[in-house]
Amino acid sequence: MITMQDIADKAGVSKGTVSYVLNGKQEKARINQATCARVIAIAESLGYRRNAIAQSMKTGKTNVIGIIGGLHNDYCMAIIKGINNVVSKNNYMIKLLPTDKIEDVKNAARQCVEQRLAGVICRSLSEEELEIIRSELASNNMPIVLVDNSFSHDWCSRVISDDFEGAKQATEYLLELGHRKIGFVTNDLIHGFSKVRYDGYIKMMTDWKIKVQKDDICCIDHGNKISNTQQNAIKDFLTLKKPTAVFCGSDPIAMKVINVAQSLGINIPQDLSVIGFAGLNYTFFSSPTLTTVKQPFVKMGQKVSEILLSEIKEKSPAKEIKLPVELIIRDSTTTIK
Amino acid sequence: MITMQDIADKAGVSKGTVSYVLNGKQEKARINQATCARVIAIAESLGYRRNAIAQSMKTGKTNVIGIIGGLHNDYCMAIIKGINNVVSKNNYMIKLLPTDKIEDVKNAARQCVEQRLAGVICRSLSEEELEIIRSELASNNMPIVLVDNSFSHDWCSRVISDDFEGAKQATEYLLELGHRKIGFVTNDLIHGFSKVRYDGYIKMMTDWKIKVQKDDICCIDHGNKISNTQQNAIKDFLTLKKPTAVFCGSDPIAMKVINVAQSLGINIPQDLSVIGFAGLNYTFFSSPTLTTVKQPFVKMGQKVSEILLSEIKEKSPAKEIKLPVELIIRDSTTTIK
DNA sequence: TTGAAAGCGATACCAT
DNA sequence: ATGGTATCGCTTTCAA
Repeated sequence: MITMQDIADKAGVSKGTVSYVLNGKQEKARINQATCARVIAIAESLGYRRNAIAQSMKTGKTNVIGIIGGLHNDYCMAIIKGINNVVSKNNYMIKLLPTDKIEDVKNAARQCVEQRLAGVICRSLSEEELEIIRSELASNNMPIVLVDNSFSHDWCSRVISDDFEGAKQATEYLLELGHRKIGFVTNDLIHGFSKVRYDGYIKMMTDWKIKVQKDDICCIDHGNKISNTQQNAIKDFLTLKKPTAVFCGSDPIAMKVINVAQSLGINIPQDLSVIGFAGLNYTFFSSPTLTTVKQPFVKMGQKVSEILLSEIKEKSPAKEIKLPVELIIRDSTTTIK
Repeated sequence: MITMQDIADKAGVSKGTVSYVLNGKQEKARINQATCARVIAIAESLGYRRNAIAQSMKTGKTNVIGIIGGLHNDYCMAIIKGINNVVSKNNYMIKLLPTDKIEDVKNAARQCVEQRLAGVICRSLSEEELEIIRSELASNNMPIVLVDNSFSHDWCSRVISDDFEGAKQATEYLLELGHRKIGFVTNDLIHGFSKVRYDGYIKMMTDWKIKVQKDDICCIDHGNKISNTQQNAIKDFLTLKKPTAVFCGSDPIAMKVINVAQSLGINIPQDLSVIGFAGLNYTFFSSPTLTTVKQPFVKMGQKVSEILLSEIKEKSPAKEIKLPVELIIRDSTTTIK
């Protein structure tokens, strides 16, 4: 493999000179034009490729960003895409540190330090997982930012979508369509974003002076793998409560509701309007196409990496960014008949 | 940041000794137990983290695998997950080199070399893109493997799913259900995997002595962004040809067919059976749930990384691996009435 | 305008 | 059983 020394030898200059030229610092070192051109030409002809490792070793920096988080969710690709948009423009690269178990997180944290990453983006981690990262990286003051994490912290910036607003919009849209018996289907009423969406729903219902009873809410136990239980929960909810509309805590849940409803002979949207949350690709070509609250995953990835890059340059106080969501109206909702 | 020298100083030994101990080579260097324990304890108490960059610099190797390819497809996450399963167990890491334009590919190829990656996995690249990678990496004899690439090459291994067999199975299943007017809907009859799936369909139809007319095939122009055109193409196809079943070249296409059919008042599966291809997550909770040919994306990722890791150890002749697919029977297909 | 050389942190060989 | 040291490829300061 060709080194700068090889080029230097062939060009009859020192490797220091080669370094300056190849890093575009001829000005600073005032290397003359001819030498410059010769070095570049030789590097080219030799097929020289900089050894990024040696460079990092010397400078003590890498241009690599770590992304820590699970690979389950359908939307994580979109976030990563957003991250890549920004970091690749700034000549940074992405190292994936996928995590499933808590062990993976510990390992990932250690890897970040060993690899001397420039910074780390944590995606949808639990409090416990995040604490592992923090304690490992803090001592090496490696910047950390959060995206799509449901908890905020004062020691690091976070980018999320404005789910509360989105839930309000979705609920209001149903109300404007004339619906009053509006159910909420979720898999978790207590934690994270599900809770925020629930809160938005409650807020809007309350604003419109609609009483929400306990049985207007259908909480399907997502942890439970026996999906029949979920189906039955939805079935009972639809048949007993007979809502004219349901706002769902996520797109997959909305799809399930539609599925169960149709099997019950309930027509969507004539008999039942359904709204999802996330705006995943497939909601566009499901049957019927799904009205949903679209989260700006790509933008979230972009924004969070912009923040990270700026923190790599210089430490700054933690920011909290809520990106707006958008209600996408499609065929799963209509006015009450 | 703590270095081996720091540990050595504190332990009153040389950094060479520390290196041996921390790399578990005490045996080889015959370091005595006490020294060993002391060094480890000090490293621990100082919170030492190996500098992987320096290590790579010295050894000339990295334990990083590059993944080159677009981030569009819904299934690429699954492939990456499979890759990670295997490489993380072997203490390798993943660097993502997402590519959109041809420029990205050139850049990615260069990055692979500059970063001295241990090897590269190319995902669903075009011939042109792959050639760029090859020409850049060949001179540095960096191993390359292909996954989900529609072209095979004698200079590198490739892992794909057995789409021909899958298409045959899907078609045969429809035939066994009693269907004879079986259409094929695709977005490309000429290239890549779409062509293979088409071939499988034709093969099975021919085996069963069913004549396939030109108008049994509906090719929706995927390149065309005006999705109305696609919808209309499907609509015309369904109304004019009146198939009792359609086998689709992909899951999204199948979803669209179902959508158009339902808007035409055609009931799925009573009036029309539909089969997709890929087995994406959402086909499980669409309405109706979709019968589809499931490709083993995770396994493909695992297999391809196993091959890559073995090639990193020692160069071996190119292999071609076709992983079996599985027909998943769900609610979008039924016997002909 | 350029060369020489120190040094980044770890590895591994050669002495002792 | 351990210390000393050359080395990996590059960056950057200091001299010339």
